[in-house]
Amino acid sequence: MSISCTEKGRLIYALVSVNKTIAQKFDLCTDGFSQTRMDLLAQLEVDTTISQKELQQRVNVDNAAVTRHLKHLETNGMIERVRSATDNRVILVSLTQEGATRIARLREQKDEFLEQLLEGFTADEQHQLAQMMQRIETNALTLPKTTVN
Amino acid sequence: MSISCTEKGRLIYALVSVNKTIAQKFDLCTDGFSQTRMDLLAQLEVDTTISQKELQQRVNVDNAAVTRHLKHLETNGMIERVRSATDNRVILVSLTQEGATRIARLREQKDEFLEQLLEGFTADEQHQLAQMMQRIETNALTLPKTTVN
DNA sequence: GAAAAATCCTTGACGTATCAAAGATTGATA
DNA sequence: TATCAATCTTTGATACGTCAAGGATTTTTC
Repeated sequence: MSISCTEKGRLIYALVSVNKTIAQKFDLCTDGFSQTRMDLLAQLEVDTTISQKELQQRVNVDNAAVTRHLKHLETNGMIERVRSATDNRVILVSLTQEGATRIARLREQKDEFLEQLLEGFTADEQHQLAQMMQRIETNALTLPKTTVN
Repeated sequence: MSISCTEKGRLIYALVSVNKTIAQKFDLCTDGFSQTRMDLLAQLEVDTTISQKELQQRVNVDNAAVTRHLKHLETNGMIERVRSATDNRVILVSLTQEGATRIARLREQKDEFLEQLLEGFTADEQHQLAQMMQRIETNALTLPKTTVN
């Protein structure tokens, strides 16, 4: 995504680049929890007990990845997994005590981090940016027809 | 990066999300070339012969990854690698004929794709967006002091 | 009610990124 | 010039993501 001859190309590249920078910096303040792992825990903070499928959809990561993350989080005592009583296919996930306190602290740090990324942005600017992101996303989603051949 | 209780947090999440969408869509139109692989080739389109180190810095990916990508591209006949005559440590990389024609076509497709992402953006809006990205990047880079303990 | 389809989770194969350590070569220093 | 430090590349270990295939359990459908 680095070289592009058009103005717009450069702009999108800037966007991608910012994203990479954010991700890298972010990883420095998460105590060894990857972003995805944090997302999973954070979701469980909101809805205390949900299925893996639900989690997968909310975090927007492949099923396989979710299974592996949850297994890891389970052996580390952050979450518990039990089969649903009503449907034996599904596994219900919930935070352990330790997981709960851990994610609460992590989320605060993350929020603080995110706040600082937009340091100096007025409410108006934030609004504009949000809309632009929305427009780009829409463009991207309505675009597959343009896919090569 | 999905859950966050603050306004700014949500906004950054939108940014990350857009990025993911872009990456996914983009991969649909690159003939099996990963983005990084394309970036490497595109760089060689600009400067016909540069060292791996140079490439690594421009594409902003780990050394190890560059080595592996280039090896792959070499066995596929897209590039050539020769040791520098003046410094035996460095390996100079250049496009083959096939690589050149291939990347030229791919880059066109990519540019077209990028153009479409910003469909409907006025020059003014693009400028604003560019500046915002710059500001966020600056915030991110000047921030590590805030890193948790 | 039994066969077929759908759903949820897991596993395996694979691509790619990172870091850390090691090889090879060059440059600097004493 | 012999040694030590720096530089470039490679390799190995590890992490994470995807897709595809498989097992177990519903649900549908006839």
